[in-house]
Amino acid sequence: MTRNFVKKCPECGSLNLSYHKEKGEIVCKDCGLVIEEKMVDFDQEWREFDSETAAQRRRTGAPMTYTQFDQGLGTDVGSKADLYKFGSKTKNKLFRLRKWQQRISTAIERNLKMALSELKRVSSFLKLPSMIEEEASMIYTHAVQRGLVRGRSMESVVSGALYAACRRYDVPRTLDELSEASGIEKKEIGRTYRFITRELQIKILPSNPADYIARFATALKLSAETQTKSVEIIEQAQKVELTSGRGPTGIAAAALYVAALINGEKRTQREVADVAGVTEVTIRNRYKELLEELDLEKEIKKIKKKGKDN
DNA sequence: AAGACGAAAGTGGTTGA
DNA sequence: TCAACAACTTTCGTCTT
Repeated sequence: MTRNFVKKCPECGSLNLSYHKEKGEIVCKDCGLVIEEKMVDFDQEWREFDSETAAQRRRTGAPMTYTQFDQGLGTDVGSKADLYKFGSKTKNKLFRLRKWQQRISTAIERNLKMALSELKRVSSFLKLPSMIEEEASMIYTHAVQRGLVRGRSMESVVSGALYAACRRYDVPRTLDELSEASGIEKKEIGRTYRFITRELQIKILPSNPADYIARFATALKLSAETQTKSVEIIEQAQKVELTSGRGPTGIAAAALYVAALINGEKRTQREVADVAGVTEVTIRNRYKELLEELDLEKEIKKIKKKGKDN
């Protein structure tokens, strides 16, 4: 069968890799980084665990899935009753496989099985797309392989992985939402999220406030024009560096609030604050900054005047 | 009366010595 | 490891509509 080797070291870019089959490792000869270690299934499919190649493969429609604890590769050999349907040669083979299956049912696999069903539960609660679920499952699997779950609750790592997956695909869910869905404290999710992204070297761009607009606007029943307007506002704000260091949800909320005001679809600060998961005070602060830095005052006044005329 | 505004004190997390 | 610090929250009193 075709072997899928890792092409180069993610740490130093070296092509000088050595491959130890017995240990199930690929080691970079230049910097010593162990790229893959101790796979759950050390049969011929174990190379699938590398994140880069796995991600590529998923895009080209490979049948493998991380949402099943064994990547859908069939460690479930079947019950004894099933075995008698086969001829003796096949039967022997299947008994051997069953034996293997039992032998490699390690704690890791059991953990994965539990964790992935929890992950499914949370992600369906949040109505997340399957891509996210898949990504999160992969992240979790990596985390388990690196032993990052030790000392942490399984649920919190699941939540952290989901949060990371959301961020990666620009489908931001707030920590609050994840917290509500999983029953894990917000700070705990944040902690494990930071931990696993650091340890697994997952690159995540700071989330863009504009990504939140569509969802918030829908929750507030605001028009498409208002959405467009608030995205424009956010873009302007980013140009004058109003956005760096601030919570993206606060900025999104304020921009949406202003945009609604301008388009005559006024929502109270309270309403916007609730859906965005920030306080009115934060909206006010961002709002004030937006008015100061951008030329929005004229527009606001215009609207107010119009309101009086009517 | 409800919403908007702002001051003051408190919280959790990051940073830098 | 600890203190300073920024962002955000909570609370509460005042002003505006």
